[in-house]
Amino acid sequence: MDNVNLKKLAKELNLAISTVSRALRDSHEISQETKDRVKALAAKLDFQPNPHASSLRRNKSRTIAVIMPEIQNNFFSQVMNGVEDVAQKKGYHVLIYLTHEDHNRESDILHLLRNGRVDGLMISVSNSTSSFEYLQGFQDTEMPLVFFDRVCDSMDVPCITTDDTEAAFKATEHLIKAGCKKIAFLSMAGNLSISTRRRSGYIEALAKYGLTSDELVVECGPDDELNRKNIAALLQNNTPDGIFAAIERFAINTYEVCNKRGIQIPEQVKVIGFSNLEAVALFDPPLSTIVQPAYEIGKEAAAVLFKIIDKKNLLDAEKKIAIPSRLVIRASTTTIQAKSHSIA
Amino acid sequence: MDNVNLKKLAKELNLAISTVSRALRDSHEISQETKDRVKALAAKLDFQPNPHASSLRRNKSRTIAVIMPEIQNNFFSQVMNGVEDVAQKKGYHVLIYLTHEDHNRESDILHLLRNGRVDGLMISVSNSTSSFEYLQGFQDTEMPLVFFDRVCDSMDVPCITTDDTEAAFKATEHLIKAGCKKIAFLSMAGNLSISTRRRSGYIEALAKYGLTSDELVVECGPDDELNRKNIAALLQNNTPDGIFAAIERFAINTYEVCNKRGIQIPEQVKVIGFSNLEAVALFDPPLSTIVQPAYEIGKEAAAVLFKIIDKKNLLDAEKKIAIPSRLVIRASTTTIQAKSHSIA
DNA sequence: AATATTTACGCAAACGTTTACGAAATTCGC
DNA sequence: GCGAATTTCGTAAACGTTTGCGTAAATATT
Repeated sequence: MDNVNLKKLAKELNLAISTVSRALRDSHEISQETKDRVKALAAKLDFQPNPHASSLRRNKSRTIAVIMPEIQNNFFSQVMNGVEDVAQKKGYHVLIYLTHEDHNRESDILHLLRNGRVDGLMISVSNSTSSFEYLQGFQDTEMPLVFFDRVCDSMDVPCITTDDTEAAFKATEHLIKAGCKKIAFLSMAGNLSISTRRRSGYIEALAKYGLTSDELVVECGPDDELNRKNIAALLQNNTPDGIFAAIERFAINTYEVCNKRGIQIPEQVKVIGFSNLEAVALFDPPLSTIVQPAYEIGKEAAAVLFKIIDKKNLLDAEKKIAIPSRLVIRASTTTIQAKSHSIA
Repeated sequence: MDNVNLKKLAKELNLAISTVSRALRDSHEISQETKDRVKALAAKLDFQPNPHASSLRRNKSRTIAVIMPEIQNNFFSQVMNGVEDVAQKKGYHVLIYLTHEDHNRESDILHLLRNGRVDGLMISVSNSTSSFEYLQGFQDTEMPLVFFDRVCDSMDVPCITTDDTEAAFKATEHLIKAGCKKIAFLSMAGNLSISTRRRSGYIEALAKYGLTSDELVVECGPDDELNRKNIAALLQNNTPDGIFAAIERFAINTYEVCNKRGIQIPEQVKVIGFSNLEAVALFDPPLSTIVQPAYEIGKEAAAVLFKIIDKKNLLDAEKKIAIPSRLVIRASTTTIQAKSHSIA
């Protein structure tokens, strides 16, 4: 059975194609009677306008793209959840692209999206991205663009992030107040703003409490095995009494190493990390975390993107939005280990 | 700056639009010299063909859709990962739609996709889906379609699943061999095939070991609070010594209740559940799981979908693929609790 | 050398929609 | 009841691509 289109409706109703089109879009130029006839038949035949024809003619795709390093991670999947919610309510479709932290893939994807496939896109850049030139080049195309979480500060593009510096400061301060004297920071490799900001918060906190000489930064990456090796070396050589993981994965790696080596958390080393995994409340011991407002970031990023797409004016305050993270204290950073676990 | 299109290239090169189009597609009707000229200019101006015009003309969108209940869950995000990998390699784009277990949303989405926006789609149906009539209606459109994980057996559509019955049998058998006499099964509400199959495995195992009279099924759903209430009542009233959770979420809920009530796992009750969360190895105690081959399911589903799209013949064996799950035993089901945790 | 074949390109019609413009038919102002 | 405004609809040209067909020129065939 062939697809039903405007031509078929028009012939059946003895009307011109344009009349049918207008009737379906509730144009004032069409009488109510005709509208009713058209809509009745359209409903009966379950007519859906061809999106490509429409997009071609109107130069609008009603589609946005989300480009992120991975999806197998609660932070990014929550972001996606927020984006999808907003988009679906607005009648937009969402394309998803995963870079797996590969800037070549990122560049290829951006190239693919240059010619009208999407009305706009949001991106969280890969940590292997050193040069932003292809992003710059992309910006010249006037394509609506929003950064989230992992942003590129040097570009004049709206950014939706969390208050990384403050959150990192608070997390470090929490460790200090819990009695830690030698705090290590597990940083993400690369020089993304998110990394430098979190490190800044760590260093500022050390400075405030006169611990500057105990600065201890270890770079980690996407390779679990390598991370565990580095963390093991860290624990062996520097015997820190506190570890602050910039990324959920690194906190997990720390737990794995401690379990294997029989190092007691929190007695020997306290651990805190950025994480959006609710189940950390069930860890042994429950992991203290900085929880990012991932869903809200997704919603906000989508909202801002749609404002740009709809050519609404963006207030300056809307161009750089930082939604605060939440510090959730659990047994991994408290001296007296609670026996009953809190529910996330 | 306007978008560059075939017309602009043609004018610049003093060629016809059709020649440019053919040159870019490496048609044999075009001389090598002309091809080189065209491609050089196209590269220089960074020409990307307008996808809507192309899709309209060729009646091909190079896009597939993935419809799933949620993304904030390691199983589904791993599936998505697999799908995206395959699609990206094939030069296809991936639209994502989340139903949040709402069959109305599911039905709406299917309606939206009727008219050419995608070349095919894969779906894991929501558990609120009781009638499959809109799925049936969809099938009549000849749209390439693949089910994954949560399938609809009554329809003649390729299904990529895991061996739910066998896996559930093995999990239950494992509990029995670990000494459990009274095993409760936390089932997902609704009557999806996945639910009935997992329950069958549970019941078959009970039967094999003569425990049929101890059958104990509790229905759970997406509401954590309600689940915890039901699980608490189960523990209070029936004092099972083993719990088998059909869904990751229910296992988590079980841990939460046990923690709050001070019920010891595995001493008082052993717990096992379907789960794709690697971090369960860090739980207190580490959770035994049935791990589904989520990434492979995504890859396989995409591969089958593309075969249908490309009108390749599907072997019968490819129409119902069940990739085996993996049973991972940890301390939550072993009598002697290991002090060092295994790494996932 | 005349015909047949191949090579290399242009013309123009699609694909299904939207929309500027024009033209009947109706209503209104007076 | 005549011109003007309004309502209601049709004609046709876009949007950018693909592709069947035609046609010159070049080459091959006899």
